Amino acid sequence: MSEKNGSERRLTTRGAATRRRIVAAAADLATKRGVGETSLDDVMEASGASKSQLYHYFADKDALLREAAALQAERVLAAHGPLLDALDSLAAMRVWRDAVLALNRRTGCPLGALVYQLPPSARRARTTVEDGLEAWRGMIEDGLARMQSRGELAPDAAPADIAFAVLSAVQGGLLLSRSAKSDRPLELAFDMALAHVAAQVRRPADRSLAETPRSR
Amino acid sequence: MSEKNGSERRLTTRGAATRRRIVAAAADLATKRGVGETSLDDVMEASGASKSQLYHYFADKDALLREAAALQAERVLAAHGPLLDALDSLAAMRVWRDAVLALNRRTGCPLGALVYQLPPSARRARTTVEDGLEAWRGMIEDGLARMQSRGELAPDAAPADIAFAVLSAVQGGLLLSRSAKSDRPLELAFDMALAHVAAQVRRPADRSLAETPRSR
DNA sequence: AGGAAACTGGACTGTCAAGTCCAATTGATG
DNA sequence: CATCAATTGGACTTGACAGTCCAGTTTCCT
Repeated sequence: MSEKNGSERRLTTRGAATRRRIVAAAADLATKRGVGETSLDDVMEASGASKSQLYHYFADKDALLREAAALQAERVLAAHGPLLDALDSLAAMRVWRDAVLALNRRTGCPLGALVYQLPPSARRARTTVEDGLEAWRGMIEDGLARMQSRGELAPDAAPADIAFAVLSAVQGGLLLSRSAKSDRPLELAFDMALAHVAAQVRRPADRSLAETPRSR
Repeated sequence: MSEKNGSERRLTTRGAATRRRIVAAAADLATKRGVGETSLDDVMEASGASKSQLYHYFADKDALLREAAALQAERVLAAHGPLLDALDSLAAMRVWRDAVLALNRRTGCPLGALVYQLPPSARRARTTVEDGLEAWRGMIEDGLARMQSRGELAPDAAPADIAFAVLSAVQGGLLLSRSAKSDRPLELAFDMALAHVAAQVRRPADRSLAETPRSR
C-alpha cells in the first residue's frame, strides 16, 4: 500500500507548506464552486502548484478530497468551537445563534454541502465529513450537558437528543437559506431550536423569555 | 431562440413517451448517484434512448437537468401533498411525521440534495428546485393556517414562519440521517418541529400531549 | 398515396480532466 | 563536498463526456 497520507516519510518545511496550500485551495474551491466543479487543474491554478506536486503529495484526487474535507471540518469546528465551549446557558446559546446568523452568507453549510456533494467513490472523505458533523453535534451536546449540570436544564432532558435536533435545525436552516437566498429560514429554524431548549429549562423566568424569540 | 421546452411544436404519443422515459431516467440517476455522477451516456443506457433522441427533445444537458429537477419536485410534492392537504390538527401532523419517517431511506431529501448538487451553470434547474421547496413550505403553511382558522393554533401564531422552521427541521433531519445512516436525527428533528407547533396550540390538553413526543 | 415532419441509430469531433513519466533542481545530511 | 531524497516543471497518455451530424425510419396530415 503506498503511503502519501500523514505518515509521509520526510517532509521539508517548504514541502509541508506546498501541501497545505494545495489542500487549502481544494477546500476553498470545493466550498465555493462545489466538489463536482473543482478539477485538479483548478486546484493547480489556485494553489500555484504543478501536476507533479499534486501527485507527489496525494495518491489521487480522492485522497486530496479527503484532506480538503478534513480541513473544511476543522474550519467549521474552529468557527463554532469557542462559542460552543462557552455554551452553558440560554444566553450563551443566543450568542451562538447571533454568531451563526452573522456568519451566514446564504451559501449553505460548507460541511453539510459535502454530505450531498461528495461522490460515492470518495468513501474516506465521506467518513471524514460524518465525523466532523458528529463532532459538531458532540460539542452541542457537551454544552447542553453543562447547562444540565448547572441545573439549568431539566434533569430528565437528553442532551444528546436535543443536540441532534438543534444541529438538524441549523443544517436545514442553512440549506433553505441558500435556496431562498434569505436569512429568514435559518433565523426561524434556529429560534425554534432555541425554544426547544428553553422548553426544557428549569427557571420559568428565563424560559418565558426564550419561548417567543421572534427576532425584533 | 430554439424551442425544445414544453412548447415543442408537435409531439407524437410515442415521442412524448420517449421524452418522459428520458426525464424519468435522468431524475432517477440524479437521485441515486448524484447530479455530478450522472452522464448523458448513463441516461441513454437507463432510458434505452440514443444520443440523437436526447438532443431531439432537449437543447442540452442543462435543459434535461431542469426537467429532471421539476419531476423530482413533483414527486416529492405528490408524496407529501395528500398528507399536507389533510393537515388541520396536531394529530394530522403526527400522521405526516410517521409517513415521512417511514419514507426515509437514509439517503437524504432528493429535492434538498439538488440545492447543493446542481452546478451553478444550471440556473433554471436551480430555480425549479427553489420553487419546489417553496411550494412544499407553502403546503405546510396552508395546513397550519387551517389549524389556525379551526381555532387550534393561537391567533397570533405565524403559519408562514412556522412552516419555514418545520421544513428546516425536516431538511436538516434528512441530511443528518443520511450522514449518520440512522433514522434518529430525522426523528428527533421532526419531534422538535411537532413540539414547536404544539407550543402554539390553544387547547392545553392536546399541547401537553405533544410537548413530550419522545418516540416510544 | 405521398410529402412533410417527427423520430431514431450511431458514428464522429473536440474538449477537458485524471493520472503518468522523466528530467531537472533544491535541500538535507553525513 | 558528495550523495541521496525531497521537490518541482511540464509534456504526454488515456479515457470520458457533451455535443454534432447525417442518414434512415416511422408517423402524421391532407
